[in-house]
Amino acid sequence: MVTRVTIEDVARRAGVSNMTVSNVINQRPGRVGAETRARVLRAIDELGYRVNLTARQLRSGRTGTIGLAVPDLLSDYHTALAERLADRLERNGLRLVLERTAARLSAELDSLSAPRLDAYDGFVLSVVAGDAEALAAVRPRTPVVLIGEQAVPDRFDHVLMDNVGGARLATATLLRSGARRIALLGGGDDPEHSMPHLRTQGYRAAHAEAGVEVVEALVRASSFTRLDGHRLVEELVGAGEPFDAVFALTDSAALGALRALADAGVRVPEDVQVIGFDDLDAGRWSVPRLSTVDPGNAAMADAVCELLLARIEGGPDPRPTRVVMPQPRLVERESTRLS
Amino acid sequence: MVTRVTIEDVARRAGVSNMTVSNVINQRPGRVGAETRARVLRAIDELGYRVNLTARQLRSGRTGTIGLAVPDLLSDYHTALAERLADRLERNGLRLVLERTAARLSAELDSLSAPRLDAYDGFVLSVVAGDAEALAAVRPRTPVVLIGEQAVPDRFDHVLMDNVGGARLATATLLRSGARRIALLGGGDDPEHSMPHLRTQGYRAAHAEAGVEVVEALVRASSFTRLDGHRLVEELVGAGEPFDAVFALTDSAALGALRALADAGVRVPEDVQVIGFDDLDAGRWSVPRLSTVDPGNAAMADAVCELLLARIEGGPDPRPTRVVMPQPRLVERESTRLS
DNA sequence: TTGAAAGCGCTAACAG
DNA sequence: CTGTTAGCGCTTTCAA
Repeated sequence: MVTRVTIEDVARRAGVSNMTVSNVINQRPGRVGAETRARVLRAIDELGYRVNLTARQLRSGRTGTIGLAVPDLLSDYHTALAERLADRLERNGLRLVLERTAARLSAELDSLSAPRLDAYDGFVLSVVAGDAEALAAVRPRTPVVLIGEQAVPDRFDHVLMDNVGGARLATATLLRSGARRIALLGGGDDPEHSMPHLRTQGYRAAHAEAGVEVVEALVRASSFTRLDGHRLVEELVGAGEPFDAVFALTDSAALGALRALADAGVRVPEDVQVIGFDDLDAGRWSVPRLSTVDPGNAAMADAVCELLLARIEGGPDPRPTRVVMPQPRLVERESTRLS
Repeated sequence: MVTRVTIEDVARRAGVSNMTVSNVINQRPGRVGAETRARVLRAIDELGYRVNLTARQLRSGRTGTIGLAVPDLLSDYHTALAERLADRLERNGLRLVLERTAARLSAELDSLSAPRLDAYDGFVLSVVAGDAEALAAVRPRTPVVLIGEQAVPDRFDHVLMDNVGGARLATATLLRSGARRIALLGGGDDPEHSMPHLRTQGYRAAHAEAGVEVVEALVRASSFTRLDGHRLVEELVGAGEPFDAVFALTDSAALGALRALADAGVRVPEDVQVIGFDDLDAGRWSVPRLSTVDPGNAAMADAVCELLLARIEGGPDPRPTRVVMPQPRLVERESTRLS
């Protein structure tokens, strides 16, 4: 173990006190003479001194870093979110670090309740498996913003997708283009406020509004990876259940569906239209290019950043929690013939 | 600001000393009687006490977390690496957190020299823009493992891809299948030890060994995103320069190339074969499925984890640095007709 | 403009 | 099995 160079070493070498060194390091205005500063700087350089952030934090409580917990580092949606957030935070002098919760509720709770939250000035939790009740019990010291595909406890600032609205938009447009048997990939009877539940609700609402009956055999529960989308379509084709469109609950699933349709020799969009949800970058490069719903990704990142900063800067007065839900938007590409 | 509950508060409440509370918290064996432990546990619960990791770290020097710096959170390759690493580290009781360097050398250096390195027990830096010289000057206190597409200073443990070997493998197989005009996407005269330089070298070596002349007009420099791959193929097609195969320096670029070929009405692999490099998951779902080179992703993650643990556990004796370079492997899928 | 003292919350080392 | 003492490296507060 290399022994540490401390402020004290620097102070001794420069012939000043600890405090003066600290003042130089922190560039506190008008507290140190030019001469002294130069001497301290030289000593720092000669000794190769570097601040100990741990010690500083213990004393000052600030770290300058924001944590973002995502369920899964492989999820394109979440890494895109992370990248957007990192950009915005950087502009505000904050650093983002990413950790994963492995999509288990216990892990999500852990990230909120765990002492390691204290290592951050602010924390963003992307809620997936989250049970609202359980989260509501947590009382973190650090400002937390929840970002979710699903409803989330009121006790936290949160940024939501309009899952119902987005799904209705996608489904309604499909129906308007003439589709009558729309397979729903990933839908099912999930917990009340979960993302799949909400998007399924939008799917049904659009059918109701259009006076079209939902074909229940086409509503398929599953997870939302490419693999799942692929498997579901394979099953559907195998079952001989006819369908003229696919609404996948995520772009990842839609991408898998596209692949399965190609395997089955089904033409997209001529025989079957496909639409996803999330507006992943990958959808711009698939064959065919994927139509999708943009839940308002940019606006969501903006909102998270803003809410976080408000809490961090904001004094101790407990301002009310805020909720933001951007408007979803249809992104028409090649996998549909909507217009 | 909520006031903190400290060990001292717990101790007072339980009628014991600080040290006893600490012993309970850390589950130190045989240091606390069952009765006392119960009392302490109750006090902890009643007070809602939580350890202050910052204080613990200041004292003990350990954090239990490993940092991984990647150039870009959107890079599928790097997030896949992160996920693999997180799995392995978790099995060893360590937590991984991700940060990005934005692929600027200065940022990479910063992550190595910056005081914040001290917040980690170990650090993994994915070197991309890295200048070997500059990195060599850095002397971090924390154990560091470099992982790279390219050569890297000897002063650090590092895990490398066999870029030359992998590229030669891909190219040679293409040549063997009859291809004679192989476009190289992303190749060019890059800095000596950079990834594109090395892979281009492999491409040329394979040609030399097969006695086939490289068509220089087909060697195209660029970055490695889907966008780049798409643009390059578009240009090639536009220029009317015929080619019967594409070797993209990364899978991302290959995916973009696939898309551009589809746009141009070129059949893959009938008219043009396509092969990538990296073995991204996305390549398993593209249309057609992407053939690629697996640089040994799993072995690389294993190695990083092992090197890191050895340094962390390992005493202060300065053992020599180690280098690991797994063997690349061809992954044949639908975008080629190799066999 | 500079310095001295105190202490953030925890644990290592030792004593009882 | 339990307690005491000291101090990790820094910054806050107050005094000079």
